[in-house]
Amino acid sequence: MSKRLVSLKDMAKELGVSISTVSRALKNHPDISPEMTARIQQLACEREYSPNPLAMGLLKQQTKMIGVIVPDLVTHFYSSIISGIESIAKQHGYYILISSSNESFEKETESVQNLLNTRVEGLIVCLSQETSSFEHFEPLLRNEIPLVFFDRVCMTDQVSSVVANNVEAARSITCHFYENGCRRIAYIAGPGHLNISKERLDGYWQGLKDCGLKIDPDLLEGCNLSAGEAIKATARLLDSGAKPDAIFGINDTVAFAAMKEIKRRGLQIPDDIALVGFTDEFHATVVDPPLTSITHPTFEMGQEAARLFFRQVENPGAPPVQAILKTRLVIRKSSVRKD
Amino acid sequence: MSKRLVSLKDMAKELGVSISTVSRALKNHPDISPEMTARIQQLACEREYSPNPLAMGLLKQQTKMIGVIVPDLVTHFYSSIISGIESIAKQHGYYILISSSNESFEKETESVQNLLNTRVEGLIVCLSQETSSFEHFEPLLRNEIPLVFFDRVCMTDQVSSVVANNVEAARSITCHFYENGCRRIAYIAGPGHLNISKERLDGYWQGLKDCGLKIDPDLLEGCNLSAGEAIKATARLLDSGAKPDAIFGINDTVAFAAMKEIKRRGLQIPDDIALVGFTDEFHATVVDPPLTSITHPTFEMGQEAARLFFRQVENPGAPPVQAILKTRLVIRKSSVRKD
DNA sequence: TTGAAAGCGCTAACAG
DNA sequence: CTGTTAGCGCTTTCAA
Repeated sequence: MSKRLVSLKDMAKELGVSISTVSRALKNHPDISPEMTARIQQLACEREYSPNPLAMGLLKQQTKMIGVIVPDLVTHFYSSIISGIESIAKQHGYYILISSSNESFEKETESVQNLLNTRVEGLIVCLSQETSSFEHFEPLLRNEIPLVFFDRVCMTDQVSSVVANNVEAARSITCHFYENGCRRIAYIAGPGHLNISKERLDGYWQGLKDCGLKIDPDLLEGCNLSAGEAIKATARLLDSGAKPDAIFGINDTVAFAAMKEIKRRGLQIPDDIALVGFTDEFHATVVDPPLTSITHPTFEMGQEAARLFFRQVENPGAPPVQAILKTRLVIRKSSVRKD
Repeated sequence: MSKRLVSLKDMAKELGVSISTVSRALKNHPDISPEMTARIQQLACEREYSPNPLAMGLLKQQTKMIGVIVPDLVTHFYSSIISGIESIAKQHGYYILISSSNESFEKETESVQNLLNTRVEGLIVCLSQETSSFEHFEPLLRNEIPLVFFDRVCMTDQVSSVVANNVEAARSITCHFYENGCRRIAYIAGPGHLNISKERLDGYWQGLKDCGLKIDPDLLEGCNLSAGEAIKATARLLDSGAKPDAIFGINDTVAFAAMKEIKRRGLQIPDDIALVGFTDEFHATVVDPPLTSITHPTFEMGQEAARLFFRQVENPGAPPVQAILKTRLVIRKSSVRKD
């Protein structure tokens, strides 16, 4: 194990003064004589003293740590959000402890427990796709432990959250398809209990209505947000008699999986099937054809979540709020037909 | 702020016994009578007691935290490695504290400082691309604080590390190009001080030699690993008189940037320019044409780094080792010419 | 079988 | 101006 770093006690002994004198001198307390202060600060500098956060945490009952739970760590969407959270956390002198639920309810529950046991000061969470009951967050509410949800949220009447303007975004996608000549617009949704799934479905329906199109249940498919399932959902759409000429995928994974399956069948994007995703900037430009999509402001989503978190830290009684972030429909080749 | 969780003291008072009795009962210490033990454990369960890691940490001088520094958080490569680290850390009951250097030497130095100040028990690090001096790691060496490097490494005679078999991998790429009829094989390298850059350059040269090709300095370009610079490097290659018919990009970012630039110019991949990257599984299949590449076992790289870390924790005096992970050349369309 | 006390590193109220 | 003391939550001798 590593050698112990220098402590106040060590320095006090070395200088033949008391611990509290050293402590005060390091904070430039006016009570301490300038000479004493100088001597102590000099020594601290030489010895590379840095206060022990464990001791401070124990004393002040705060760890300066935020627990962050995400469905996975390996997609750009979440890592970018985490970056956003971190940037704000750092400004406040906080660290983040990241935990991945791997889209599993059980692991999410475990993570909540573990992080609380670690004495993080609160949690910033995106629900796993399996999560449809929320008792594991009750202890946080009961004890007024700061909690913020982002993207996939719940209990918004009690907990602050950050989401995209899902309804409007999905509506605009549908209309965009229509304007490009598509009439049989399909939607591949996610688990029905997730807000993102419900809201985007709502927007999809509104869009159909706005464009004077009928709702055709055959054009609605669901999947569990894994690439494999998304491919199957796409296959079902293409195999059924539904004959879609456009597909809107609920998120990154689904959109890319759909693209793969469409291409595998030798169908042309956008001419046979137009495709739009719901994703963030990075991926969409790499694929071919470049993917039209709703781009999430992911970094900002993370920042906003962190800001709401600190709002609660600083203002414990504050009522929950929901921040709705504007998204942007970025039109690329996957949805634009030549004529 | 959140209400305090229950402490041993609280429970001791409630039961009218001493703190040490409670402490012992919870550990099933044989000294405590079975009835007492049962009563105490029952109460602990009801009150959802969990030991305060700050107190434990202070007492035992260990935080059960590992600091991890990566060049960025938003690429699949690093997030996947982090997942690997986390999986092993979890098994040991450790948490990881992640810090991103954003490829900046200054931020890396800062992160080392900050993490040490947080009293992590050690560091697992991938150097930023700017890092060419290493004094900021000296304090770790001096104090025998566990340290492991991965991918971009340094001081391998003093510090354990995990790397890919860069030389052999790069050699095999070059030969693969040759077998596909390419004769003017270019390499876009990274900063010369990075081991990954040097080793892959070595392998590239070895491959040229093995195939009986001459080294042509015009076919060697460098960049700083950012997408923008990589595009410029590609442009220089294509604009110069070098006339490459194959490009090997040192990593993900570079390979994708090269692909973009090649396509932008209306050149065909692989027929005009064959392309191979050095990346991990995920991205390569999404792009078009699918990218031939050396796939890193990223998750395993993280796991191995963590294992080496715990080797040091458990065995402080152990000499440094280097784990060299096998990579795999996965051949896809971007490098295979029809005839 | 249980309790008292010291100590991990630090702050702050209280003395001197 | 500086020192003493108590206490944050816990483990671990040492006493009883």
